[in-house]
Amino acid sequence: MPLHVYNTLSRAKEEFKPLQPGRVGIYVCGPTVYGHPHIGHAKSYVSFDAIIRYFRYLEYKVLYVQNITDVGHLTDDADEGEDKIEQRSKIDKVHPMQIAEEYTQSYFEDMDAMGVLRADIYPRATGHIIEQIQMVEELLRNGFAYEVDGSVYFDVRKFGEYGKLSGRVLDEMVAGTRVDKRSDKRHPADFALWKKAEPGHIMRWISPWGEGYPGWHIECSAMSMKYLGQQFDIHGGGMDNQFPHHECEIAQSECATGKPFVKYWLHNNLVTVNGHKMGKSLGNFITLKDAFKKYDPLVLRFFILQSHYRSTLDYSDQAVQGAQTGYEKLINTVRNLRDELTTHPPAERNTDVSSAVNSLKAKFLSAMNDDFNTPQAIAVLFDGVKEVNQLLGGDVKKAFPELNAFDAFFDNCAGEILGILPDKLDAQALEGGSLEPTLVELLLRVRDAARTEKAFALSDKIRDGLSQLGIIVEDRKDGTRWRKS
RNA sequence: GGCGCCGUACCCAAGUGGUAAGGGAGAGGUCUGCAAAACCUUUAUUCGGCGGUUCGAAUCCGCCCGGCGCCUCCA
Repeated sequence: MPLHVYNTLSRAKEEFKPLQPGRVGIYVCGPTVYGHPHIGHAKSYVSFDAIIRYFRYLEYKVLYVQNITDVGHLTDDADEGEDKIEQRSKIDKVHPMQIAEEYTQSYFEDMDAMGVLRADIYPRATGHIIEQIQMVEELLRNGFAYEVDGSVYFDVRKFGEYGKLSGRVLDEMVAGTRVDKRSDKRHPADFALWKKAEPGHIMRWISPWGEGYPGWHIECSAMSMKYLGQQFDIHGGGMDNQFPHHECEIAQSECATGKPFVKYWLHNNLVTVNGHKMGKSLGNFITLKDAFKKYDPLVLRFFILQSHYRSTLDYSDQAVQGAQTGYEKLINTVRNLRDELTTHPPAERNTDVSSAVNSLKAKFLSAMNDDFNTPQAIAVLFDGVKEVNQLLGGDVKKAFPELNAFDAFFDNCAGEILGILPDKLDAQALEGGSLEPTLVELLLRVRDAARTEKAFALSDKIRDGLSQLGIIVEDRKDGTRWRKS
């Protein structure tokens, strides 16, 4: 089955057909950098990372753009609140750009730890003020926007298709919307393209309408089109951005260019904690830095990929711990497999293709082709784990071709595509040049001698002591192995 | 109030017309001095409830119950 993706725009799974053969242009809404990233960010960016990795695995030439929002994102009431970055900067008494810089770095740090590959371009909103102004001018020229006292608003009633992404009807929307009597807007759903900067506002730029700053939605339209063209394949982001953010992006972009904006809209679902949405404003969010204190970042990545990107994911210690145990099982098996292949290399490289592995790989790819069904793909990985462990427990020499094929399978599927294999998996790898491995092995030789003399009290003492230092000792039929926990 | 999503074992979670994946936890067994790891067996006659369509439904339709999301910033 060819790749199918769920398109929010059509509310259906569609076969993926790129605008240009062999190429994929994708834009994913990035973070607003005014705080440390949390588990919710991780779900979004890990999900899209797996998606990007899969496109690359399928040998598409991918151009992946992700914005960094460092201006224009307001708190509270749309278009009436305070800029989030600027608000934070006042609390911390530093320049807004210091806030943006600090949390951008924090974001990259956490994403790197989780094996999220960097996007090709990370445009900053403040670095694209000119492009945004140009787009606002274009919208004014085309009659889709109006200026009031130094601010420019998009006139939603001029765009008949407004609401097509989120399935909203303008007239019905008004009923539930708070209407600010003082607002300059002609229609409550109109949104700011450019805002006049009040005195005291720090982040401000010169524009044809006086000093001001860009609205939140305009940055994504201006920057995505700058790097991906007026039309591109995929736009992704969290479900909570479907409305109003993405709806507004469509309106602005299509009115500015007169062309359909994005072919496929992909939205990941949200993370809940105790059944409730986790959000910055709700104060119930768990930052990644806190989560990393308890769990390996790759365990969290695995936990995220064990549920589908369009499903909600409920975060709980019980659930993550379960994922951790499962993850360790997977990693252990891959480690043992590689260990076996390197310590007892086969006399000759057998290139026979194993049908068992091929069948698993086909299942894996077919799961990924079905709208990136990573939970199902991971289940296939575990089928492989079982088979490998059986082979490792049997006649290893005979199974070598098969084991080789499995090694490649895990490399491709778990490593390259899902990104859940650690960089260094070498069985007993410790920091290079360290005395540690030598010492551990010395201790294990002493322990082995004790075991031969049935001095089990002593041998157990060594094992327990090493265990407390984070070194796991396992006695197997063919000798004692150790690894770091 | 409007729009939408979800409810699968003790927990997490796939499956969306052909007779219940996977992970964790539990139970029994093999191996082992023990432990760990691994392997084998086992754990939902059943998918929130009630009706309907169908040869056949967890999957489609209707109603009801329960939970959540968006409609205001949020990944």
